[in-house]
Amino acid sequence: MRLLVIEDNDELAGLLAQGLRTAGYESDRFSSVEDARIALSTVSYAALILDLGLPDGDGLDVLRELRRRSDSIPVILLTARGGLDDRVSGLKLGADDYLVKPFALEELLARIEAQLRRPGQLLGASLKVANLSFDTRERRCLIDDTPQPLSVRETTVLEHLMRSKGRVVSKRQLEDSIFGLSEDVGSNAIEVYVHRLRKQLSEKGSKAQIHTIRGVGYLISEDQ
Amino acid sequence: MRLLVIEDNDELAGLLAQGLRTAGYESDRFSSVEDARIALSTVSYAALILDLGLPDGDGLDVLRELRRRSDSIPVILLTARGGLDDRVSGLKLGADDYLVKPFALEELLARIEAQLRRPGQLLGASLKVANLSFDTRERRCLIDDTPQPLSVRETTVLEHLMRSKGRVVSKRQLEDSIFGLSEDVGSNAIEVYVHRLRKQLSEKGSKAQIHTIRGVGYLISEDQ
DNA sequence: TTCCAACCTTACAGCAGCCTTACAGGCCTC
DNA sequence: GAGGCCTGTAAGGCTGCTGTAAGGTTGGAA
Repeated sequence: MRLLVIEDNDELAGLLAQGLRTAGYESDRFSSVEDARIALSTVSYAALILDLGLPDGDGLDVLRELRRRSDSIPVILLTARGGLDDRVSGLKLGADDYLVKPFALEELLARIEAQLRRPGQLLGASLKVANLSFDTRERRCLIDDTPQPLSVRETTVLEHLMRSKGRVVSKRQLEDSIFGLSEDVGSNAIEVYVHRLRKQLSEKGSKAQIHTIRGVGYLISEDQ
Repeated sequence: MRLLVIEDNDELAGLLAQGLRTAGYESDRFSSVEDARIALSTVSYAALILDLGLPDGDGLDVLRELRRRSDSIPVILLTARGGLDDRVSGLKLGADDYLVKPFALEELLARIEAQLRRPGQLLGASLKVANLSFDTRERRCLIDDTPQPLSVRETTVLEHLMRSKGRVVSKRQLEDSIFGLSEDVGSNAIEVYVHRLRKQLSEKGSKAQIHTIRGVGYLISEDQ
């Protein structure tokens, strides 16, 4: 699950990146309104963490644009102490929550989780395909209710497929969810991950299968 | 178990630190509202001991903020004789107990223990994984009901893992619970403690095992 | 059938994360 | 002060993950 962090303070951004990663989120971080726009229009993020005091413009403009085009991505604002006006206008414009600096990393994580748990959002009950299930809270895979060890990449791919149960996921989408904008992929990495994941799952007795839809992408479903 | 002490009198603070340490608690101490905020937002403490007469603001504000964000950390107020109003407003704001200065160290310890023993708090029945159990009251580890000598650090790590039985504990969380804010860790200390703990446990016939979840943290569970 | 693109499979090097060991300093006890 | 234990640091080794590349296989179009 990939989050977008817009924050111009390098130190804070570093801490956030680390904390988010430990909590199992991947993130891209940019420090300007301009980059935020580009990122949002390129990759599909699970949530946006938006600092309001940016050098090249008003973060609220980003929020306003998102909502104008009916993008309901959860947005959590970071505001400096006392920026009451910002908070109020932020919430009016459709922000979902806000935190006043300084804040506890754990609190941010709790707020993110709360947002992702909203109906239609990304954290919820466990996803299930045949005897394979994925616990979105703990971010782990279970076969017949036994937890299975998977690498970080394998877990990410599986999560994406399970969230899109019944729909085809393109290779491009998988690339975006794994690498975001930060890195390039110059290889068949996704194919390799899918291969490794298939191997793990079949070795461990999963009855769910990852099908290839040639020219389109991958699809997870029960057997056959 | 780590406590946060907010007290601006150096002498008293020194005595408290010493007394708490002797009683088996670790503590961080700060002397201003500002530092209190930062500490609370960075580390997860078992309880807060809060003096109300601080130089840079009202300690009650700290308490108010905690409760507003539904943080139920036990808070024990220290008030000067006659500060009746403070006590009343403190309790109204959600403080759990208070002591009037001067007070006996032993009384403070008793109050702390009482708070930690509340349902849902940190002192309680023993935690058990296979033939390994941890008595949170006495703060010691038992294998097949035989007490085992462990060093302070080893005990802290084990306690944290046992309290999070079934969940993964990140290295970062372990660092926070051991070092708090007072020290830095510039090494692989946690890895070393885990290693020492594993050695102790296996030598003494524990059937509980500490598993490594690469890139995530550690997890204690039965065997396998 | 032939050919090409898409995908699968395997192998491998680099690397980060973790384990293990050794050691020096601090503290406590005797 | 001698000895012992605990603590934190450092260094080196090991393991498994990751991304890349290369070659094989499959499916579909012409």
